[in-house]
Amino acid sequence: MSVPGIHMTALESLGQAAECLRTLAHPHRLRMLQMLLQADFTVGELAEACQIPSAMASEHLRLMQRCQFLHSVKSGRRVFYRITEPHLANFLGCIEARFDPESAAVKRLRCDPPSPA
Amino acid sequence: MSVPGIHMTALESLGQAAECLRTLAHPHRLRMLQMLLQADFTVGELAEACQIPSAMASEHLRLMQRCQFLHSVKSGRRVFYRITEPHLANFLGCIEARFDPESAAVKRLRCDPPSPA
DNA sequence: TTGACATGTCGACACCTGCCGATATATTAG
DNA sequence: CTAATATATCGGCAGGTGTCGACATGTCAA
Repeated sequence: MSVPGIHMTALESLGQAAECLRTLAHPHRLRMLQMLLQADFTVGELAEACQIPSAMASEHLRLMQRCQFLHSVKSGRRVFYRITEPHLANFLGCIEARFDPESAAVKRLRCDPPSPA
Repeated sequence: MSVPGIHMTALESLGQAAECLRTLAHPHRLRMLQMLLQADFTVGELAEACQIPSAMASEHLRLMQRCQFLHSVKSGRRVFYRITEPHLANFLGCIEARFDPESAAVKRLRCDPPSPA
């Protein structure tokens, strides 16, 4: 069951991780999180950016709230969502590094300016 | 649809990312990948570590092979699996940082030795 | 050859999830 | 007040996934 010299995270913790990953694993939810990492948005704005009806965006946001990724703030008849899970920035960074190399390159430039020629 | 000043990865790329995340989102598969990042293992070894029958482990490994995470090498009547996707180390690192803080702390020590007191 | 072992594959089942339509609630405008 | 807007929720349906049992394949030992 256990292997000498090999570190294994507890299956229970991996189960929690899997639950969060399943919640991440949807293109519309990934786009919403990517946007929310840059600013706060309403349900309608997120829905339009994903080209889906607001009702469906609301469902996705509810799922992500259940995983403690987000919380919501009412403002008049609109509801703004905001990221609460600090590790999401790292995760999205990894995802961009693999699936959006251009964006990752831009981010790298901001952190590590190229040595002058 | 697009918001000024906000970067959005193409939905198509996010769809590919979601597919890979769904493949990651299983405790047994996460454990297999965590082990395979440290050494090569056979189906039987991975199955025993996850406490599941070999047939089921084989299924999980097939899924991960379909996503180009792994490839297999036959050796006699056994089959060794090995990681091929280089970004997996970063992903697992993020997951450990969030869900296995102890392991992440150990890794940090190896990279950033504490300043001598 | 026969038997044991390691792995892979197939069919079936229960379960979960995404999506859609319809509806409910709350808030603002007129 | 009424009407329109923004969001949330519910029921149901189609599709995908995890798991299991059974079986097939290939390899080594005797």
